Amino acid sequence: MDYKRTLNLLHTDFPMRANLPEREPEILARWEQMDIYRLVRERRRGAPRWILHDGPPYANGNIHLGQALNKVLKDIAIKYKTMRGYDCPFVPGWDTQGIPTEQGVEREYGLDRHDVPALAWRAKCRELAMKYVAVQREQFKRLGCRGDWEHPYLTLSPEYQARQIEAFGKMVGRGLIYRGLRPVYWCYHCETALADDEIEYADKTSPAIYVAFPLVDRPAILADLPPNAQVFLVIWTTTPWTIPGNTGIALNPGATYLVLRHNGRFYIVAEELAEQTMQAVGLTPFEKVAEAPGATFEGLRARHPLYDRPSTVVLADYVTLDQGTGCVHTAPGHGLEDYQTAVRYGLPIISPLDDQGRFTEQAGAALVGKVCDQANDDVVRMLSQAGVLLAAGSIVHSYPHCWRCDKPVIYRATNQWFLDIDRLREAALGEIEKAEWIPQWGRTRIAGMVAARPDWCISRQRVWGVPIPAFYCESCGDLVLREDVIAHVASLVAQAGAEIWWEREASDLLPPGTTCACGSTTFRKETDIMSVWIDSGCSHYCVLRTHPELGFPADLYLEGDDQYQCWFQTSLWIACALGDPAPFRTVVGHGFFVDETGQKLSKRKGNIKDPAEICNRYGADVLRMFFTYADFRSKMFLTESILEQVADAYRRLRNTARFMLTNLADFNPSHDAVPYEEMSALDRWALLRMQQVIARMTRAFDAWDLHLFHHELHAFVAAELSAIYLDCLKDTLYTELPDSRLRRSAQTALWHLLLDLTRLMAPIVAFTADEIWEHIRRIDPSLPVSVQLEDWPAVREEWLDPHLEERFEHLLRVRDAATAALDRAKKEGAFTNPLEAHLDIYATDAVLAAMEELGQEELKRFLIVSSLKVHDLREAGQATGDTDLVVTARLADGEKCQRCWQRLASVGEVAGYPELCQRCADCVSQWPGL
RNA sequence: GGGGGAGUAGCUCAGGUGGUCAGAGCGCGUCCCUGAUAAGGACGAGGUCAGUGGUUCGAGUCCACUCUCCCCCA
Repeated sequence: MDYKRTLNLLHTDFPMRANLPEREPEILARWEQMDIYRLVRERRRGAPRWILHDGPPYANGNIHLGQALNKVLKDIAIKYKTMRGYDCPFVPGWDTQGIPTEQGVEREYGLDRHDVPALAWRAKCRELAMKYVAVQREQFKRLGCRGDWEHPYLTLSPEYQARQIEAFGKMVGRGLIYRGLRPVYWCYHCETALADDEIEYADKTSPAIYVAFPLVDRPAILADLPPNAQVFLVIWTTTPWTIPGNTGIALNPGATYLVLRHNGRFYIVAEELAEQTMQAVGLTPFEKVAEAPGATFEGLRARHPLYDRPSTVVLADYVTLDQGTGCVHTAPGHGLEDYQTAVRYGLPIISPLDDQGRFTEQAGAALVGKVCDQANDDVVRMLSQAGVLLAAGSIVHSYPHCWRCDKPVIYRATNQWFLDIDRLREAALGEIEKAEWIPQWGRTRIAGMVAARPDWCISRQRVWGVPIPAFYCESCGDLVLREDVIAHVASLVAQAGAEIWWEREASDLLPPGTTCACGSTTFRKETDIMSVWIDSGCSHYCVLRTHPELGFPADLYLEGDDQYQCWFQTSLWIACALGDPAPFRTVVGHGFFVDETGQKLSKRKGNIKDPAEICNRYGADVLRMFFTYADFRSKMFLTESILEQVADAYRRLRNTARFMLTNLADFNPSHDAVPYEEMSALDRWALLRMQQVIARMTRAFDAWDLHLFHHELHAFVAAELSAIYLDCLKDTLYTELPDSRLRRSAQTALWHLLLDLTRLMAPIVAFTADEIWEHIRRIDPSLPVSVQLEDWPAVREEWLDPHLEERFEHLLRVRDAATAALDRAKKEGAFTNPLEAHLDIYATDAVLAAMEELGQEELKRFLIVSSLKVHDLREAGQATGDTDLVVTARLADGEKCQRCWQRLASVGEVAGYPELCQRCADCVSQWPGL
């Protein structure tokens, strides 16, 4: 006979197969329909605020994996903090202006910015930026991220732009903005200055030449030489085209320099590089004539080999002796260190190039019009003709490239706008000390960067951005840079957007009656715009300070660790420049993904993984779990096998929840729940373990150890619930009468476990947690409509029964010994299914006591066997070695009950039920509805 | 070259103040179950804790150096 009808084999609609790619969009639609963001905010109305300020991603394409990780981590933090009782508004933002969008317009619309008027160009840029805001918004939502997606902040909005201009005005008012001639990275393809953080280093092959600069003055140590002796300083450079900009030669003050004679001429090089240099230029053999420290050469003049002007010997600590000659060609218009040295010595700063990188007339007739680094050969030829070229070769070295067009950049002295970092440095370092940095080394890292960073070049020669609100007098050329004037511009921009700067004449943008000191009333507008890093760096001023639901400072900034150099820093500089404290209390940095070979994922390497594709194959929940699989604070590997592993872990969680849901199908918490005191020891143990797990997982979350959280959760579900507790429960759940105390006790425990597990999962496995929650609500419809409206589980101290825990420590040892014994007996052929086994357990004091206290029937349930007998170890007879626990297994006596499948003595003894044991016979006879 | 990280089983990770600390989960192999079934259970194999020297009675655990890798900067 089939006894299935007399068993509690229940059903759930919760499917085993997740099919997340299809199910998640349905859940999303539900969230949207119930307006989950608003619901959650309302639930926390009046609660303390916790504010995570969204660092704006750049809206110029589909989101990539790093952005997906970033937003999901933010979402996890917000959901966790909300469940912990905080009101967590989340206003997402986008960075929308700047060169990447301009390039996007050229690429996607096939336009050339030189052919399009500024306003039309800006309109195109705006259109493209808005397109990607819309695209990315949907992609972030698809990942399950909760936020005020319909009201994001956008750097291109008039209110944002106006606030940014206002902030600029304040910085001007504080005297922190200046305009100056400085070498900056210049991309002559993009025709713009680039900030340090817009540079990428890549290998480049460059010429490497040795040039002899004839000394005009005579060093003291060579006073004895005949007046007509020819003495040269030997320099080495990889940028011949900067020779026209040479105005000095730098020596290391402490290093020793040698004067070497070859063929009647004298050459000066550093001692450590002498042999190497003379070999390289073929001036052998040579003879040492004299030596002196670099400092003694200071101020001597050499003659520029191409022009009739001097090149002066200067001293600089940065001159190293690991390469070159120890005499460093110094072109102040083409290098930052060179520039700084030049300022110190008063050397001329020459940069004979135009915006397109072509030599101007200042470089002489032979070079004018030629593009700088394509003119290397010309310069080399000229040097050769001048008889000063000693050698020419080539070298592969790391060289700065433009972050957008990937072409090599140059250093070029230009007029730029700067933020005076020196005056802010101390304040910034103080704020860094006060903030919390996760991981901790983030503090050291950013402090080092802040301590060393030079003044910040904030201007760009572009159109798509916020104008630098400055004016110039048309008659005397004086700069008009005043806080009140800027405030006036800001008020105009607030109404009409930054477009007004291009739409109107200067006279319309200035406050009425503005007059220059020279008496003139006609002005022209500055044409530079602000760097996009000013845009995002102002976000705390433009967003946190203005949105009523937000506040300054934010509790958390959370970005990829490249932002130590970028947004974390620019936000801090702007705050300091405005006289504010740091805009963040805590800063969390996360790492990046690498492929199986440890290489960073990048478009160029062609090893990128599209988050959307992962969503389509595995689902957003698997991706979200993957983000917590490894420690996000360092680099993370992304491989197919790891994704598979995470997908397996997901299935385990899902199936365990499904098992619990199934066996709760006939459970009504308000009627059937068993009071804790009356629950079985096994059930109380499960609840005890759950409380411990809650405590540990909460600690992990608070410490940002999300990967520990992940592994803790999974290990608990797999190794304790699934492998032990739920397995032990099956007999009870299936075979006992539906309303039996033992079964209801088990269900009560399952109910608590399922509720807490689902709550714990909610921040990370967001979709599935709510999917489970929906089914939980069928059991208890009084629960809120989404698990997102729930509180984080609190540890029930009263369930942390230390005596119970100690007992189960012993019992788990027994269980380990029992399963091993069962395995041995099974392999010897005693039985195939351990359920049909009999165990003899030999133990001592504490273990014995634990088993006795649990009771025979409960112990049988715990070990999942048909019968067992507990003995004192002394009864074991044969030598037990040094162990205090012996378990043996054999086939149990009696016949197999056809209902519960245990081998029991009572089978065949019960009248009317020849195939059943006593318990099953009783159950069947009382089975409801039979 | 400078600054910041990391290196424990195939994978992802645990291993306060040095002495059962060589662990977990997954994966893998073998077996069981078929009343969680495109599920579930059991057992098993796998690591000289990157390397080399120290300190110590004793070191993944402290010190020095080396190697490899990642990030940022020049």
